[in-house]
Amino acid sequence: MTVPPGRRERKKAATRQKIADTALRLFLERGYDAVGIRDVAAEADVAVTTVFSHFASKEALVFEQDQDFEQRLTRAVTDRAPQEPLVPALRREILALVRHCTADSAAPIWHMIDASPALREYEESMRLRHAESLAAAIVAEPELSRSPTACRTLARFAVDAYSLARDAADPEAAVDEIFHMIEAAWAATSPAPNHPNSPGPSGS
Amino acid sequence: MTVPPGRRERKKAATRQKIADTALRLFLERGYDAVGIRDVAAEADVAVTTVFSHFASKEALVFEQDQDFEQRLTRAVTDRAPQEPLVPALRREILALVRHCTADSAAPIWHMIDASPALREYEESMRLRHAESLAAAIVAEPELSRSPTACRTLARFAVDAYSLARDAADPEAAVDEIFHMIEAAWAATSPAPNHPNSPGPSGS
DNA sequence: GACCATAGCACTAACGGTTAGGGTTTAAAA
DNA sequence: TTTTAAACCCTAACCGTTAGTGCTATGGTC
Repeated sequence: MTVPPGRRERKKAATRQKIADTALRLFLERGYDAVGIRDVAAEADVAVTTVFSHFASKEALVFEQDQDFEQRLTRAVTDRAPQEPLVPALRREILALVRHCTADSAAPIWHMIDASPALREYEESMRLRHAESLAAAIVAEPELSRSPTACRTLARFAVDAYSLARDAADPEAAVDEIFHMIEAAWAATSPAPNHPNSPGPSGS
Repeated sequence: MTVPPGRRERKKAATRQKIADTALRLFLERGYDAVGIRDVAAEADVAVTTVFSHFASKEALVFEQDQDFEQRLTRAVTDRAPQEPLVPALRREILALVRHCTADSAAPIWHMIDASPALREYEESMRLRHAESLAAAIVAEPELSRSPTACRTLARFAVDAYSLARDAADPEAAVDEIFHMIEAAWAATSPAPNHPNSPGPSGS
């Protein structure tokens, strides 16, 4: 990881990128359902099996930056300034993600996703995975001392906020409104009794 | 619907039931992934196309009572006692659903679902549909006068409570804990300004 | 009772995503 | 150099799902 990447890894990354680019281009040109995996493979000049060695499924070709999303969420929790309350940090990150996804440049892709049940379902499933990662990050925060259930609930609510806001008429206002509810929900949780070193709701 | 069902409809219902029973039996005997649609069709003595004329997908064979769930949720909202606050009514219904799904008799089925990614994904997708139905029911409640975003958020949170509680170590305690958070979130929403006949948060 | 429209079901064949099996090249390690 | 194994290719298939077509029996109509 620390050495300059060898030719092999560069070639592999190039192949992966070529497949992803080709797939997205074809999908946007002809429509997701009208393009088969065999078309993508032929156009990218690779074998079908190579496509599936880089991407777990046809849907995964569309959500290439999956890991980015997940890392941004967990880092918003783990890398926030010391003593910064948890929920506002989450709110900031979710707002940035919503802005990113509702930008004009992303419109064609999201239009395509909305048009395909398979892609919508895949994205839902992705969100749940992200919520679980986020929940793990929140549970691991030492100074919060909330119950695991409360932490998992917060994670789920935060990811819901992203999803609900994206579908709302005014996404940014929706983020405000939903996080107002989440703040109240989190404030209603009480610190677990086995961490008596937190005199108040310091983590809110 | 009010007349005694004719022979035709009885036969159709019988075929459907036979397919569902056969499928569930085979799935539990050999495992969901080890049983193909062609196996189910052969064992139920029908054609493959007949299976798909009764059920939209292989996964749908497992979640036969889909509509029950959806109706119970929306009715918990629409059929609650007059003046009864919304959130406790939801809490009661979710608790009942969680009890129903965590009962010992349902254990084998849920074990099978947990073992199959396809089934888990299908159930997630089903939950979102239910959340949308529930949201529609809540938005339609006349005396609430909350913003559509707040209503949709409440619906999503309630369905999350079901999902999170089912996975928790103590499901019933989790329902309590999560609905405590939901109560606070809902209380933090303010009635919409265009319904001045609600002096306080009467719908909480 | 004869007649027709249609719902329900069967059969074949195929489509499209996905995977197994087995072989070839080539970067990298020994 | 020699060896190893990762990346890739090809073929053939599996499986869920659907289209096309046609048969049969049921329910309503004259």
